[in-house]
Amino acid sequence: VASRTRIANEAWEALFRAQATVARELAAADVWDGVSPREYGVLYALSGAGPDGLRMSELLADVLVTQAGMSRLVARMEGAGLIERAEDPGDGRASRIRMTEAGRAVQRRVGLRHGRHVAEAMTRALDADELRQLRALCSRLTG
Amino acid sequence: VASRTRIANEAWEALFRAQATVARELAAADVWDGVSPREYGVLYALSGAGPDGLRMSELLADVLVTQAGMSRLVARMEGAGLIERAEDPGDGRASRIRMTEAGRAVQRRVGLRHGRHVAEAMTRALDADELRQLRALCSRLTG
DNA sequence: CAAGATTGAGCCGTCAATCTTA
DNA sequence: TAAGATTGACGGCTCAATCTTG
Repeated sequence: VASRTRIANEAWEALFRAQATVARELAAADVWDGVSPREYGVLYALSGAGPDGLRMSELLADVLVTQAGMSRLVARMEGAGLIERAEDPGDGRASRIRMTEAGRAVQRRVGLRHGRHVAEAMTRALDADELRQLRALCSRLTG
Repeated sequence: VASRTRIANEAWEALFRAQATVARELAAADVWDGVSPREYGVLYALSGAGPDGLRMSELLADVLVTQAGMSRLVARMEGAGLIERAEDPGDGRASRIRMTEAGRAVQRRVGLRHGRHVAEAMTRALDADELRQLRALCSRLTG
C-alpha cells in the first residue's frame, strides 16, 4: 500500500536522525582519552577476541569502514602504540592484530565511561522494555 | 539496575549498526544522479520550504552538518547549478537558499527512486506495525 | 585469477579564526 | 558582543590501482 511506503520512509528518517543525534552527543562527551569513536570500536572488537587477535578482514565485519580505511586506521593505532601486528602463521597474506597493554588499558577506561554515557543517553528517553524493543527491531534490519 | 545499562548499550549498538548498514545500502544504490546523499538532504529540505527558501542556519537543523560544512556544501551545490543564493531582505548577514529548476528536477527524480529504495529496504525486514514502533522509539531519542 | 592488504590521489568534513552586520 | 556565514589548515575516509600470497 502507499501509506506503508510513507511509514517506511518516516521510520528510516527517524532512525537516521536518532543515530546521528546520539552519535554526536557521544562523540562530544569527554570520555575518549585521545582515541576516536572508530578507534575505540577497533579496541572494543579486539577486547572480545582471543589471544591471537583478529585479521583485518575480521575487524571489517565489526567496524564498518572500507578495507583501505581499516588499513590506515590500524596503521595509525599501531603508531600510537595501541595495537600491534603479527604475521598469521597459517596465511602469509594476512596479519593478526592484537591489543597492546596500553591499548587494553585505554579500552577499559574508555569503555567504562562511554558505556555509562550510552546508558545515560538511551535511558533518558526509553525504559527497559522499550530498549529491548528497539534492539529487536534494529537487529532485524541488520540481520 | 546493571542489566538496564547492558540493554541500553545493546540497543545503541543495534541502532548504530542498523543505521550504518541501511545507509550503506542506500548510498550504493543507483538512484543518485550525481548528488551525494547529503546534497539530496539539502534539496529535500528545500523542497518543503516556501518560495523564499531557507537560511543556512535553518538548513542546519535539517541536515546535521557543521556550519562550516554547510557553507561548503552550499557552495558546491551552487556551483553545480542545483541551488542559488539571494540576499535576505530583512537581515544583511543572512542569505536565502533556493532551489533552481534543475535542482527541483533532480530532487523529484532522486526522491522518487530513493524513496522506493528506502521502502524496499525497510519493509524487507519489518511490517507496517513494526515500522510505526521503530519510528516512535527513534523519535523519542531525538526528542 | 582470487583474497588479504597497502598506497596514491582526491574529496569532504571538522576546528579555529575571521569577516560582516545586528 | 553576539549571530550569520566564510575561509585556511588539516585529518581521515573512499575509490582505484597495486603488490603479494593462496
